[in-house]
Amino acid sequence: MSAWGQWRSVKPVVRCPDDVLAELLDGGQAFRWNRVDGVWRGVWGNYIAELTSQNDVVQWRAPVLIEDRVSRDISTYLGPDDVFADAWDALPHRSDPVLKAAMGQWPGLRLLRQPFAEAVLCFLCSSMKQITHIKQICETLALRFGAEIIPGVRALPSWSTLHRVSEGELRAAGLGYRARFIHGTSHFLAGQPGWLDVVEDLPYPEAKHRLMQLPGVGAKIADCALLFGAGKLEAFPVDTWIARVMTERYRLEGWSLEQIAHFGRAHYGQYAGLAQQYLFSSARRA
DNA sequence: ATCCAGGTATGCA
DNA sequence: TGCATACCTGGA
Repeated sequence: MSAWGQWRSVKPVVRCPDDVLAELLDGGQAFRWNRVDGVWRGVWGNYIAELTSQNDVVQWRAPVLIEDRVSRDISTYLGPDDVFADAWDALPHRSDPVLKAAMGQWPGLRLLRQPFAEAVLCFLCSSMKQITHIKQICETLALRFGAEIIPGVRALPSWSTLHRVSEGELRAAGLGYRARFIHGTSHFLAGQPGWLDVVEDLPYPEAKHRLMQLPGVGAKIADCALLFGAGKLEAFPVDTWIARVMTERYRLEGWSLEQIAHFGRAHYGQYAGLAQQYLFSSARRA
């Protein structure tokens, strides 16, 4: 690894304790963060950074080669406190003891804003997988097909690059049946330049509808990509964890996944996705 | 060893 | 519409 720049606070400020930072970076929103010598090292897009929490304030540093770029965009990725202040306030934690407990457990937890194309790719890799294995697959994809950002560190491959990779090579990267979906999606996107950029800026319902045209993208993966990669905070992904915790804590026995998703958006409101993240984290660490 | 994991697409009542 | 089943692979 080449030389690293100086540590400094993220500006505008990102405030969260060490264990919440760990949950933010390595709790299933993103898959390319790892603890290295006691700090978090991660990659998103063509950015690389290290993060640590000092007195609950997040500090960063980056390789000097790309320091300017990281400096310019890291707060967008992490989501500063002032961006989430309204959402934290607007969530119905005053009237909902379940949400209140989950929010109290993870003070400062927020939603990352990842590159949209990358979020689609990572969550296309995620079905029926545990986080550790999703991370492993992402690492392999970057190593084998990604562009080098600085010596020794590679980005995730773009969709146009993936289009040139055979389904067999994708299978060999450990993707299993997901290889066919990724190959199919790369083919779809290759025929529609700019399609993802348009979808990213659409209102949530329309964006979700369009995303679900991609092979392998159902309601859950579409919601994850929109929540973590497009800033659609009303997206409410319902996976097995959320289904389990919502069923238990809101007495929703017998409800389908789609009904639970509908309940979530109706009950939590326009920032339902943020509430989902608190519930998800509290369930995973219950 | 055997089972199951942050789902989706498909086929049948 | 609504539910069961197959699909790859590796880690517990």
